[in-house]
Amino acid sequence: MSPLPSGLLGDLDPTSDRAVFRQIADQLREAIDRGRFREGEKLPSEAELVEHYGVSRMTVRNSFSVLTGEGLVHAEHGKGVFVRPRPPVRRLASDRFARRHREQGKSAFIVEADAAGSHPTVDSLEVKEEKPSQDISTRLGSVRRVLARRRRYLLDGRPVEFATSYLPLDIARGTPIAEPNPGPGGIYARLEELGHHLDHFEEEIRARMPSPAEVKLLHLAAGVPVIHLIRTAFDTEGRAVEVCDTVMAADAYVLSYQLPAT
Amino acid sequence: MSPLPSGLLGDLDPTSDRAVFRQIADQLREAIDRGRFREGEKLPSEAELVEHYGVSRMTVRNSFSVLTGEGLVHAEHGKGVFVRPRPPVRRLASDRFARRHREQGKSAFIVEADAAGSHPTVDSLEVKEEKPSQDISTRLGSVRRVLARRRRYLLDGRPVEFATSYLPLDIARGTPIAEPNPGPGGIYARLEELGHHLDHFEEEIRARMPSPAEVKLLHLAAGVPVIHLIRTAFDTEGRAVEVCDTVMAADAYVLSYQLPAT
DNA sequence: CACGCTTACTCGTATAGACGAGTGGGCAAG
DNA sequence: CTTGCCCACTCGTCTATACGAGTAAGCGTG
Repeated sequence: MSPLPSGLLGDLDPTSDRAVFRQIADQLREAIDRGRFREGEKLPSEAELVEHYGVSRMTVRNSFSVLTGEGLVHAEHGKGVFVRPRPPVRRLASDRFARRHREQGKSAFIVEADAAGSHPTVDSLEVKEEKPSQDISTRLGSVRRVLARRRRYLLDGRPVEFATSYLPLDIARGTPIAEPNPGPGGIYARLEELGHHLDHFEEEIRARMPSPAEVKLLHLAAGVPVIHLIRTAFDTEGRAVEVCDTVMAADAYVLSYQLPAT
Repeated sequence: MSPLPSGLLGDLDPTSDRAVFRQIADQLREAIDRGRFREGEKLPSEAELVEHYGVSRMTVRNSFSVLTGEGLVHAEHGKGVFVRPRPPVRRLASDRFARRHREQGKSAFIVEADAAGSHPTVDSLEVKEEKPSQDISTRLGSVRRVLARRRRYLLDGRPVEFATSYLPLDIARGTPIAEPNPGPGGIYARLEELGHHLDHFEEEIRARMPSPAEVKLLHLAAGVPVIHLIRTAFDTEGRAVEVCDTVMAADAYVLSYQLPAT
């Protein structure tokens, strides 16, 4: 095995208090930050780093696990450890539910993705009636049963978000909203047609690490958090007519809001 | 060492494809989710789990590192591994910069924390003139030098957020905005007094894992992401008069926005 | 009673070795 | 040339061991 190019990575400081695996992680992180390793590029293999630093393999792996946890790199079995590329982000503007966008026909997700030149897909559509969780029930004004619409969104084949809309049964049952495809403009257009004129939305945003189920659904790499967004739609009478619970791959999104200063 | 209470944790499935350390992590995660271990409670020690499952210590540690990365547990040297308590969250409403809030005197952070019964602190205040990054410069309309105001916010002694405000020098130099304490109502009140009437804000929100520097500043546990918020304030003439770059401990915040449906 | 030491238990760090499994290139057989 | 196998290299998992260092409780001494 040929040695690493000299100067690419430094030496260890045996007098330092800092653990060896942290020193190695620090050097790799710095090399990445400085662009010595670019996005998608392969880092030195475990064996090469063992050789270079004169440490055991577990110590090198420990360093990698630090960087993996930071979302900086990811390992591919049989291939190597690579600098994690930053995927293109999708920008969600706060006016994405404005009435004028609903008048077009296709859903906001499809329109926006097409405009950005990506290939959008929606899958695992499920529409069913169910008993809501305590939280959802409270948000909808203590309803006992709801219509739940679940779907997952993909961009160019990569899952980026999944969402569940909950609507009170007395509003949604027997309407196009209960159909797999609710028609042009989505369920908000249907709600307005049914006489529930939308007044405003309230969005709650959290960020956290994903559950194992979320990791699977969104194909998340280690070190990628999720953005958890809960939107409640209110009609002009002040009634909550829909709650939408969305989990997004955080590395695929920037949320953008416009706020009045008054 | 006394064995674990039977039934608390299950057995391994040697026929399973799933790695042993993942099986152990799964069982611990499920026990936590079911409330068998409560917030702040100590999990069985590494030695106890080694005994219970009949595996080596590194395998048990590997399981813990999975849960740590998910933000579910945290280890304390010399004490044990504990279920990570969910700290109280601070809710940031989208009207937190409304003009009426500025008329009180104290800063939004202090007022809100007092109301919630917590003890707020602001530290590491630094005010200086500097050359802005490319990004900040662009947001402010290609200015060459800015006034930067840095500060860190703590609740009951725990750091929860740090922020830097950038203002064009031609606006801020020589005004109370350049003082360590800008006075009642904060810099937004001063901006309005100086004739820059605020029209609206734009906020960009991202979530990601923290850098090592951010881990230090916010005392973040492993598995806690940060929310990165960049707010630009525009005056009634459409000029960007301030950019505020904020990094928040994600486990301490819920952001809340009200959006018109029109 | 108060202080300090000892001790047992905890997690942190590191070594050395073994085997498994995914990947991809090269080589030999057809 | 194409196909298929083998092999070298990669990371994944697991064991066994060793020592270091933080914590807390108990115990003995002053």
